[in-house]
Amino acid sequence: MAAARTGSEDASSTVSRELPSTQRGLRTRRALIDAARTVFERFGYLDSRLIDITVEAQCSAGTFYTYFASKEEIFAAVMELAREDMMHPGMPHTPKGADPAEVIAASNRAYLEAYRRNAKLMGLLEQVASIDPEFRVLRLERADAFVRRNARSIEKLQKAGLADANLDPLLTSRALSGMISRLAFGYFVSRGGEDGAAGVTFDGLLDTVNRLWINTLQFSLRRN
Amino acid sequence: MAAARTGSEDASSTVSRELPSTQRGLRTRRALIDAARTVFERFGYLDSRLIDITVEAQCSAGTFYTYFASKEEIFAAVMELAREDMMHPGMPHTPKGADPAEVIAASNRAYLEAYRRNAKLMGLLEQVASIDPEFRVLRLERADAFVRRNARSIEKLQKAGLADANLDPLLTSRALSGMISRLAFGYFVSRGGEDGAAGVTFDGLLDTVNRLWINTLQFSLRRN
Amino acid sequence: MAAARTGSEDASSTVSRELPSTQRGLRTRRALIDAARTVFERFGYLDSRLIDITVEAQCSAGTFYTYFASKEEIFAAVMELAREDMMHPGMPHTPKGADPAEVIAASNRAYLEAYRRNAKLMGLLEQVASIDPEFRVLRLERADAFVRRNARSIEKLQKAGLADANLDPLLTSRALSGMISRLAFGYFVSRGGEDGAAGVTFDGLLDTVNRLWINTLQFSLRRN
Amino acid sequence: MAAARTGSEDASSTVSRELPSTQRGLRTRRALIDAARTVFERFGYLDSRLIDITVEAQCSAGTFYTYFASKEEIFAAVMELAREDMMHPGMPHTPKGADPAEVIAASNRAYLEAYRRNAKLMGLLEQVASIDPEFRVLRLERADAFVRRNARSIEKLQKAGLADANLDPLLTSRALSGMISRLAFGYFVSRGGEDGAAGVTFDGLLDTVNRLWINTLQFSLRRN
DNA sequence: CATGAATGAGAGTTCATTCAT
DNA sequence: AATGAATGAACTCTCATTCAT
Repeated sequence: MAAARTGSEDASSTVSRELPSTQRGLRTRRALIDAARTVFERFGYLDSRLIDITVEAQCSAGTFYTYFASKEEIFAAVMELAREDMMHPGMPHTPKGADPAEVIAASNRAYLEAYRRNAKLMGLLEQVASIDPEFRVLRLERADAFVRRNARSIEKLQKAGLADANLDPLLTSRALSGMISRLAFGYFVSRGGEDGAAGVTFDGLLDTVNRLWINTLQFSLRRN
Repeated sequence: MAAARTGSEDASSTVSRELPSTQRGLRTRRALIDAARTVFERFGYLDSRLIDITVEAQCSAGTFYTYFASKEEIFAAVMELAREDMMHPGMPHTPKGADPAEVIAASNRAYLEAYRRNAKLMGLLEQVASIDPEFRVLRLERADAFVRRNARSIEKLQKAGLADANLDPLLTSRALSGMISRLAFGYFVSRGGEDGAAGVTFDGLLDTVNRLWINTLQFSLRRN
Repeated sequence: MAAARTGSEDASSTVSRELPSTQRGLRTRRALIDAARTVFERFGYLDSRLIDITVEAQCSAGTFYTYFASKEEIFAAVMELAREDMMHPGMPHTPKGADPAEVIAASNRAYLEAYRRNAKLMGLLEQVASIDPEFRVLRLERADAFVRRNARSIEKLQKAGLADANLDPLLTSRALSGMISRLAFGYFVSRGGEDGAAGVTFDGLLDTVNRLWINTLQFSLRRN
Repeated sequence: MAAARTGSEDASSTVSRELPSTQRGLRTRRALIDAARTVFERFGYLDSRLIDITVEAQCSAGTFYTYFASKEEIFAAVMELAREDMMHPGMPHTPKGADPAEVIAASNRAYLEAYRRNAKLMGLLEQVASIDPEFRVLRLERADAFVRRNARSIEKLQKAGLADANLDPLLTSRALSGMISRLAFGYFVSRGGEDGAAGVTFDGLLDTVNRLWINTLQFSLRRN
């Protein structure tokens, strides 16, 4: 007699629902996200219980579900808030005709600094991506965006005769971008992230990275 | 990254206990390890229950504890069995005085082939490392061994005047080794691992890697 | 049947409170009842949440409590609205001295038609009665009213020498009334209720019911 | 990397899994079923919590899941155990050529006695059927089996010239079977079930039922 | 009168681990 | 050495009801 109630309709799960309409609701939602970030960074994703988050946000267990359907969903919200900061650096506003080595140096510095600022979150994303396929995709997409942007820069340098034209721009970008993110992960996440960890300072790290890009792209003939 | 929450009790839990004395015991232990590898590869580490493993090994739940104290311990045993295969490649037995470019090409090929063979396990290790600090250490150690071996090769090339002497061997190795493991992870684990995934063949991947090493080390003056 | 576990607090909870005084209040109350009927018919009583009802009625969760104290109370209100339609048929306005077979036929037709019109609600009442003792009573009372009315008819027929005088009027009415409601439930609720379900049309059903009443009451001597 | 773990495969949920292999397991399973019957009869289906059952069975909460996947599944097991007793009566072993009125009387008595013995369970089934479609089907099947058996008896009587040949055997059986089950439900479940409830004794009830069958089938010409 | 966010008790369920046989 | 039943802590999620705005 009664149409069975099917669970969960559909709704691509990670996508956030509409925001609460009242001021108070907005505040609570924000408190939950902030609390989640704190808790995730403290315990890691897996060991964080929803209750830890609601306690930190000073609301009841049930309130969580007013805003999020699951731990994944609030994690997605946390990452969303952090995305802005991570994505803006790249090849930043450098004057046209600037020395390409300087362009690369500036870009790498911006990347590493952003990574350092969000190191914990990057570690978290790594963990979650290794667990949840949906975030594996998210991480891949972000990485690809970064790779493509760098690939475009490489192509420009090649066309200007400033980089080895034999290199495939996309693959090279993938390799170099992977390298820098790997190094960054190693220094800021795996190791403490303190300056001097593993005997390397931030500037030392940056120098090496720069040299590797330059060597790889082979425009060392004119500059060192 | 995450303040430990689970009491890891006594240390060195990863260290394997002494092997069983009887023939039958040996067989059961081995069946459990094989089953564990199968199950881990099928469900991933987190979603594998001990019961899945014992069912796959065709023994009872209780028997597991005759040989292993926990899921971590059997995972360590699985990785131990697979280590040999992964660690032997590096700079393999090449004749003295060989063309350095060929040495590097052979080494890279060996690495990528080993990675491809053990792709699922590498993905697994990545997952577990992101969860369990003890395996984070394990992974770091293995990676460092690889990095150090490559660093020694780089140093040799520099001393022979075949590579840019300005490069710090260790950091450069770290970068190049990270780059190749990152690419390998990307192709063999994240993406399907099928030849042609993301429009790249195994050989295309290898070529690019080789070229990057060579460019980076700057002995292009003599060779291409 | 079941020792009550839920505290029913104060009695007479089914009794409706006084109606709202304003026009707007009246409209909201009515919207809630209509919404409740819709939702109950869609999901069944148990699976309907108060929130489903308020959403359907386009008002907020809190508003519900302005008019009803609980799910039971609004269900009672829904049933109350439907009662009229269900109770009026019985032995309808037939001219005095009419053929008793025709009287019975008209009564049965009226009953079955009303049942068909309100089939979903009858199924609902069945469900709720099996859950909530208070509605068990309600259903019993309604059934009894129907039984008593039919019993009076039987008695009249007996006194007029038109029905087997050996039959106990009340018990017989209970049996015949039970039979017809059972059949109606079976056809209109359990099975689809579409004409032709289980190979029986509405008129076929009516014929059989009529014949059974007539046979049972044994005034077949005059009529067949 | 990890194949997602899909919940619940399929397995038509009500069907019981294979029985436990050990003696102890068999005992525990049985204890759970007995406890479930007790608890269900005490609180009703809805208000029984799994924990009530395990407490009654003197085992832990987890043990329940060794044997049953849900409340529905154990309820099915309870009903299964009770089915035997309910299904065997019908038109019992009466000598060939016996007075048809006596055959019917014996059958009705057997039915009512079985109903009285299992009254609580029948009420329970009614409740669960009104809630869970799967049990709605179960109840329908059982009722249909009863209806068909009675239909065959009616047909035989018609062929022997002992019953009104104008009646459709199946519909008539449905009506008469429905009537008796309704009455039985009314007396043994809705009302207390104590002899004398609603001013009717068990034998009075039986007499009326018999008379109605006989009247309906119209073989009153020979016997009264 | 209406709103909708907040509450929080309570149920179901999982699974690593133990232990009597 | 093997068995597999028993354990029970821990966690998620629901939803009727309240109440400040």
